[in-house]
Amino acid sequence: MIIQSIQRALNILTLFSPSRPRWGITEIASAMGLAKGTVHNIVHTLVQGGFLKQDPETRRYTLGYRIFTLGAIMAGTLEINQKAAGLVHQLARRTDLISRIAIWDHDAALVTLNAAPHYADSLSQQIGPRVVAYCSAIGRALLAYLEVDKLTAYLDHVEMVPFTPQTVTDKQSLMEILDQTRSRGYAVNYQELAQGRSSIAATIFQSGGVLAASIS
Amino acid sequence: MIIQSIQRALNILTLFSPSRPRWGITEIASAMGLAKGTVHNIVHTLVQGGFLKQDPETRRYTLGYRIFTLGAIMAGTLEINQKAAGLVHQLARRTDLISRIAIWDHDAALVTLNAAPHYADSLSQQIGPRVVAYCSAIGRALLAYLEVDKLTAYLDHVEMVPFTPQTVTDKQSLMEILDQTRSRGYAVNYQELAQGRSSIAATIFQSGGVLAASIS
DNA sequence: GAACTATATTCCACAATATGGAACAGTGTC
DNA sequence: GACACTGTTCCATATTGTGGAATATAGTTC
Repeated sequence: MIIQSIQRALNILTLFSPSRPRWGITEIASAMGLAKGTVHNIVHTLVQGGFLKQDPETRRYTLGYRIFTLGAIMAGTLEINQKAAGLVHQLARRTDLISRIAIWDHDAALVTLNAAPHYADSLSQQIGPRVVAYCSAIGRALLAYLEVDKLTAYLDHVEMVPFTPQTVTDKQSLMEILDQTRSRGYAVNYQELAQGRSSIAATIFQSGGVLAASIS
Repeated sequence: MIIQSIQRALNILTLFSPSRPRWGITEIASAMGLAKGTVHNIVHTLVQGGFLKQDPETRRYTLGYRIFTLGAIMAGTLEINQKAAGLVHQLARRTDLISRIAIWDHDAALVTLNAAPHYADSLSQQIGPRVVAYCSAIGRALLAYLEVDKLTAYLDHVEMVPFTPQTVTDKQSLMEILDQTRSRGYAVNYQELAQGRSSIAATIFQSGGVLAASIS
């Protein structure tokens, strides 16, 4: 049994994104198709719990610090991060390129760890985002070894939109690319996500040969 | 009006900590004083939303990836992180010491950014934790310029336990230390949190002179 | 391998609880 | 100074969540 009010609360939390980090009650209400009173109750509860925070000036709401601490706990709990952290940073320094770790999460590659060669820009901005799987190396390294039913489910409802002229957008070609990836041993993306930016990635397996993560 | 079921869901989420990252239904039920059925409904909803995740083997629950992505959004949204990231990393490299940024959150210093001089250990483990305020430099730099009512509220219910023989544990002395901090311009911690580890920290202000964060 | 203990999960009648419309109260704007 | 926009409070209503008991499933012990 799914509890309505909790589901609504979670949906409200997921409205917040880097491009839209601030929401008012009325905005949330219209986005969710709910009455203002209802939304106010939910939001008020989330504020009490520290999951949202109201800006006293604009009276609009932002994600609260509790989300931050939970996210950090999560990142620390992730086994792959604990084990890979040192190596990813070494790799970034030696190659003078960005290196990342990602796992498979709901039809996308979720970046859990990121290392820039020279502390160039804010690291914190770079972890967390979900990268499209079909045209990134880090995503393809995951897709190539995904369980069959998950892969077919993904292919069934994914919409392959092009980001550059090079982006592969038909499923037949993607399947061939995944075959090549497996025989080659690593995944490639040549300017398919952004002009002038390419990447390679390898798959990381758990003991027992099951897919764990990928590294780019 | 606080919505009971949502509040319960949030409380369940905050049970998860680095020391206890895995919980079963029965454990949660007894920790919260609720019936198993009730807890199961709440947890099931949280799983549906991606906020929790069930380990198919042990059947116990862990924080879900959605928490992670929201936490990352939060970290990226934090103004102080965006502005301080480059400087914190420079500082760490030049001094060959760890440098951190923290903000005040519910009676503790919440570390929002962390830079190690040589990518020594996992960064991800280091952001997120809430550091005790009264005996850390990063916490004292915040306490020294906290609004008076918040400070008195903090002093009223804080329990000052010693971590080392050097830890200052009485409020009178802490007040003097905060006075010194203000006149000196930076906060100090000499082995009060752990033997052999000391730190200094400065306060960061917003335009207008209000407390924003601290840097150690 | 059977009996037991532990767990998670399902079920359902009941009433406590969240809902959302409408009224109210603040802010800022023209 | 009036208006248009916010967030907030209120309350009667029935929808919704609750939690005890029953069941299923895994793990452990003898």
